[in-house]
Amino acid sequence: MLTPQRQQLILDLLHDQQTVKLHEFVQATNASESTIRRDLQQLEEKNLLKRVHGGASILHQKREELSIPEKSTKNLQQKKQIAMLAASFIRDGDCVFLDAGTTTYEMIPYMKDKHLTVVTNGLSLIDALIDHNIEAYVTGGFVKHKTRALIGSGATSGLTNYRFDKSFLGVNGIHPFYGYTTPDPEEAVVKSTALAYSQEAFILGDSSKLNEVTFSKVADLDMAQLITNEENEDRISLYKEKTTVKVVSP
Amino acid sequence: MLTPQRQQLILDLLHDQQTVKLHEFVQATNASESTIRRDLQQLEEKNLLKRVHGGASILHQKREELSIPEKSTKNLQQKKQIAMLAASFIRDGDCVFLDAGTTTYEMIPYMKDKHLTVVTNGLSLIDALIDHNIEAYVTGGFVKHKTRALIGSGATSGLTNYRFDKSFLGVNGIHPFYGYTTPDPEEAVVKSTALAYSQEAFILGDSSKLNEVTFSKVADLDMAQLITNEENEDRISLYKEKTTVKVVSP
DNA sequence: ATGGTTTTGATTGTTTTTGATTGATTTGTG
DNA sequence: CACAAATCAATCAAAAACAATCAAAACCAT
Repeated sequence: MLTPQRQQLILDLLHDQQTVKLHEFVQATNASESTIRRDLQQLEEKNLLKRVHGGASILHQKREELSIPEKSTKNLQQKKQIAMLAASFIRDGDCVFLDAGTTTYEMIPYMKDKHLTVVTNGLSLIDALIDHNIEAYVTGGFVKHKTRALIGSGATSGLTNYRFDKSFLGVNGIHPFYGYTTPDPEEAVVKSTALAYSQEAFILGDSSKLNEVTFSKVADLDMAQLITNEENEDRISLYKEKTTVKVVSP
Repeated sequence: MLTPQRQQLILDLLHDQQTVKLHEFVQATNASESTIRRDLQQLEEKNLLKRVHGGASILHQKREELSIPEKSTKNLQQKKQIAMLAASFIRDGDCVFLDAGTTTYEMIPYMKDKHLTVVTNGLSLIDALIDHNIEAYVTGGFVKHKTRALIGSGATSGLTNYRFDKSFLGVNGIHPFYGYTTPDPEEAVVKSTALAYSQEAFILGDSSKLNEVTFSKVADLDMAQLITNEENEDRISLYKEKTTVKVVSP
């Protein structure tokens, strides 16, 4: 395994798990302890991670993660499955809006080589988009510290410069009667604006978001298709009555 | 197999796999190790790939370049001095535009505790702004891969949402007759727009930029004050005739 | 064909990377 | 606080990969 590949694997692992033990790196890469140590040393010099006793941890670029209590690997795995399914709807040449959020972030690796134009209000997504050689546009707006999402009038007015074939949004609440909701009203406005400018809209929400309601309404159920990992037919039948529901293959 | 064909195959393989071992190239092309090495050498010179020990990888390690501005320390020291002087003109409560660039980046540490509102088109500046607890707004626009600056119509139209007390811009060329210039026309438009929306504008340019001219005009000399580290009176007297010049204390 | 040029592949000695080993440092636990 | 276990940095030799060199093969124009 070549050095860049190994180091990328290290960074990927770190991104998934926040902190990773040295031994886990060894196992994942089939390299020796010494080699991993040397890699970590180099990557730390490049400011791409932070070494800690026993392994390494991500640099605290993603404040989002800090505020949210430790996500389990299982949860991430769910997100990735949803992300992969979501990305499969994207066609070559599409103009796409990607909402700020971890699930939309996970879509990016599945989007390369599609010659897309992507607009986003998630600053955390930009590096990944650039790395995957995807043309990226930013909405503009106020930088919300906690999540590095762009919100406010600057974001909505920035959105009006564009029209989307598809938009992919994350929300915190999905409910049969109250529709899609999210806690921050400013974010809700951005999401619903993006939705309004899209031919097709997709809401990405793992099963924990179902039947939840939060403060600000984004849209009614039927305004967007729902992509989820909930397999329990009883829990999604109500949604299927009102909108198209895509479920990750189990 | 002809050389161009072989080299194309190398590039194709690389594009598919991100990183490829030398031996894999040998196998795929039926050429000798030496030949492949020579090919890789040539392709690297043409900036089409990056050689690594054991093979080659595509060049997309943009992030490392960006995260660490690996300028010479002396150069950095100059920038910091200019940045400090520039920041000293900022008053509590100001609304400020910060251009993308390394010098403006260096201003940020000197800006905290001033209760400012900052608008920027430099994605690299945002983390630093957040870290220093400064309210940050982003213009929006197209993400220029190399510098992570936001440019294009999205950036200029985003700018029109705001009015600035002061704006701080970097340029590549400063000339007594041709004024302020920068290589990328798209960037020049953003800069001059920001300038137009500011009560006061400051151009930050170390001595290496003086008497230089690049492709796209940003503004005439008298449209902004000049902040530089050039101490040689002969070299700056011409500028002083046309605009206000601030020189870092030696 | 023939002389000259370019490309190729093998060989050389040199450099880089790697993994094991060492003793030092840190961490957790009683 | 002290001890044991784990982790660390530093060092070294082996292995892999490297650049440089050179002769043979392929190519080219005459």
